[in-house]
Amino acid sequence: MTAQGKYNPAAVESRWQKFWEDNKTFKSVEDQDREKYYVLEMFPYPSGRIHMGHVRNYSITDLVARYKMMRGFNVLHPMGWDAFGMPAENAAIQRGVHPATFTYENIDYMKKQLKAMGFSYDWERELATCDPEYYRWEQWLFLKMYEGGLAYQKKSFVNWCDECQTVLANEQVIAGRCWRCDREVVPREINGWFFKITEFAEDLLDYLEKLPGWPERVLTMQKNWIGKSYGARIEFPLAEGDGSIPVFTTRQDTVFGATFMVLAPEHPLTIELSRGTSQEKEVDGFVERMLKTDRIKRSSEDYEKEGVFVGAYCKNPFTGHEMPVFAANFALMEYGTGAVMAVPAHDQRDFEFAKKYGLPIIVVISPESSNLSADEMTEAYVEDGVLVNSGAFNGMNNRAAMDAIIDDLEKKHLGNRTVNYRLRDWGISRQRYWGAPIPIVYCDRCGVVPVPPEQLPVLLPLDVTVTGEGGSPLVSHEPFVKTTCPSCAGPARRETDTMDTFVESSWYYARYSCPDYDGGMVDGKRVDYWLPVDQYIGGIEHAILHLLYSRFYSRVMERFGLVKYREPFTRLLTQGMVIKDGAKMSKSKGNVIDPDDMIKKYGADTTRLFMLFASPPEKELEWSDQGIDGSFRFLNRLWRIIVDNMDVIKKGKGFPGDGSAITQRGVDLRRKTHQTVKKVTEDIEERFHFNTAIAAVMELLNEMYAFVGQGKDVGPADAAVFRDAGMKAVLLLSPAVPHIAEELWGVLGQKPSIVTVPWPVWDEELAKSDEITIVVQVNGKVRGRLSVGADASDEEIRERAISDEKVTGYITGKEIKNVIVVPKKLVNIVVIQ
RNA sequence: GCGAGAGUGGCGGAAUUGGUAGACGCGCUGGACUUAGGAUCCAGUGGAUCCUUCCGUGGGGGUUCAAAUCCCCCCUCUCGCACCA
Repeated sequence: MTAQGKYNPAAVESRWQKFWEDNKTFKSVEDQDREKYYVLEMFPYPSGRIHMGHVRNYSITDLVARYKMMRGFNVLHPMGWDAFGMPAENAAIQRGVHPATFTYENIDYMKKQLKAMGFSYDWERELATCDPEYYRWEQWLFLKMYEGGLAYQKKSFVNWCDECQTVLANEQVIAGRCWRCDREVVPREINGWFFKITEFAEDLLDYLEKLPGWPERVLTMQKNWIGKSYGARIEFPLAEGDGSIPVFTTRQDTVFGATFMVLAPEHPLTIELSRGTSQEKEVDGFVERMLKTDRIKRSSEDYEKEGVFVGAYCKNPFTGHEMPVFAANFALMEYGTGAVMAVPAHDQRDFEFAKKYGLPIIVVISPESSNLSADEMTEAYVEDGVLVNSGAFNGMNNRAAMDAIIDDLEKKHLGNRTVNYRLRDWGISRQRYWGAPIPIVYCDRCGVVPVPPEQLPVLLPLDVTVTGEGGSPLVSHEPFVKTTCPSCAGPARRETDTMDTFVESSWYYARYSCPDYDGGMVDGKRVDYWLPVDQYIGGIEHAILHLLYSRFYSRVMERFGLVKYREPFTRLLTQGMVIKDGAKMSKSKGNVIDPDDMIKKYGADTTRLFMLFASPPEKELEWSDQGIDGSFRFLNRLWRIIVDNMDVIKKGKGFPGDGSAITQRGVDLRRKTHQTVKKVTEDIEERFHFNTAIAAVMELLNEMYAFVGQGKDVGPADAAVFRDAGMKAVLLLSPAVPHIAEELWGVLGQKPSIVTVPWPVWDEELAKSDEITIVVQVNGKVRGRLSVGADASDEEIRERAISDEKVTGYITGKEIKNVIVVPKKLVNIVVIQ
């Protein structure tokens, strides 16, 4: 090995990257005799270049992967591409590049970047979701879901993004705006395909408690998103005719105070009830206006309550009172039944609406100690209390009344106890080109016909021109659209919607177990060995979207007997963003740090080290030019402490190390070495605190410098200690900075690859110091420090503390009330002042 | 508004179970080496100070021998949800 000179990252890194590639160091093979560990990062969209967020994510994941390899696990650590999506189409529109060309060129470039970072991927398992061999199985599962009633088509009001010219799922609307382009979302009525995620709402919620390895934050977000609430479904009969209006309420205790009915503008009854009444025109105008209003305006809380009488009445089933039916902007079609029983006395929204339109307010819950008067109220009373104006329920506490009223409802067949979820079915139709075609055919004679599985994949045609005008180019692509009906062989049209790209990312982690398998979606034997993912790492921005969809998809796959697990990700780490000057890096701010530049300037190891050291993984990481300088300096220090002290290291080699000739400074360094091994292991294993793990090795290096700084004329026993410290430092850092670690491992005379070397162990006895420092406090204030033997008894420590000269000044002449001895740590002498 | 999390030197951050607040790194100051240093090494670095003591983990109270850590109130920031009936 020729490494005597300066640390040269470029040379070191390319050498070892080639070595790993040539030796297939990271190829993973199923081995039933070995315990597996599946570690995964969220795969990237091939946008063109890797950014610092990726680098941070993958540096963390790679550390875990390499650490687990050294711990003897059979590690699966794959990489692939979330390759369908809009940016490819935008590139086609703006630059005339075909989405496929754009995508595959980006994959090539980004793959080079990832290789230059030295990540330990098994590249033989690489997959791209735009590959027909991948999406054919997604289409196959779609057919199973269709057959099993988990995929269905319906006409409904959906979230439409004009910018992206497509429908969005609820999860993809962030504060009323498109998750991708930030355009305000508008309602639009469209016929589209849905996945029945609501069928699993209860199970998805239940299992959140069985995911102890997930961050609390993500669990809470998912729980809120699913939004389970307990209440009642109540039928309000129409005043005229036979029909009724069902509502969902969580406040059935207030039902006697329901004085009017509110429908969502999109509710079918809104238009229906107004037909033939004098309100017809006004209702039409109102509904039309509401449907044009974007979601932000409609859903903002300070937006004024507004509505229109639809010209009909229903009856309160408990009081028999007639209730006028209104359509109003604040009623949401997508929650409950789209109809609200309005109780103005006890709901703030209903109150405001009633005041505006002069509707009656009836108090039905009274505070324990005072009386409410409907005329004098300035806001709704939403607290607990006692029922009044509520017939047989008068005098009952309202919490108790909730159950009693449901019982009564059920007895009278007016309604029933029910739970409602906020979660909606997942709309997966996208009116876009660059996605997986939905395998459905429309036949004039047979209607909706699924493509037979043996005809899969339905290939996305590549001979199209994407112009960005007139919707998806598939619609006008005759050879694609025109087909024959699989059922009657007559003329038929293909579905031109493609699937939401979140469908691909909902199962890619399972496909990594067997990316080459052509006998089905997953190879049972291999998927059973590798799955579930033991540790998943990615950004918090997917807390709901991708992570909820994946949990749904694993349930679907489980139901069809494809996999045996229910939860796909046992442990989840959500790493924080990389920011600069307190803000997210973005092209428009011009504050983007390019990983390529960092590799060129410092090398991959320095870049990785900084990502791991600057902040604990789940927190934001503030980019610092000086910080990365510091990481580079540290690796140079690591380099030099080995390379510049080869004389000492050689002297220590082969020394049996019976400890007889070891000096005090040798003992100290040996202790520090063992303490460092312990600290680093525990920080990685138990806490994922890589920053403190690296800090511990920095401390060890500082001691090593101090050791040789006292002169290199050391005996063989001390030299052996120094050599051991160097080897341990290299091993401990190797998951973080693998290239320099491999190189120095060679310098130390060892054989590659360092990932095959067992993780170092520490000796608890050697890690213990024989002298410990005891802090002496008087009345809680530090007044002195004692150095005592590690095995000193509490009594001995107590005596020495009381007689310590620094302490006596504070206690002489005062009555000692109490002496607290915390073993091996501290003595607190309590005196009366 | 509801829910979750956070607030520690000039900066990033440590303090794992209530027990030495500020590990480690950056920056800064001084020194050594040097033609030179933006290299390297060494030392110092929370604040105040009558120089041996006081103050100090967003603010105020409390529990405790002992609180960054536990409890109560308040302030600020970040994130999520946001007319969810």
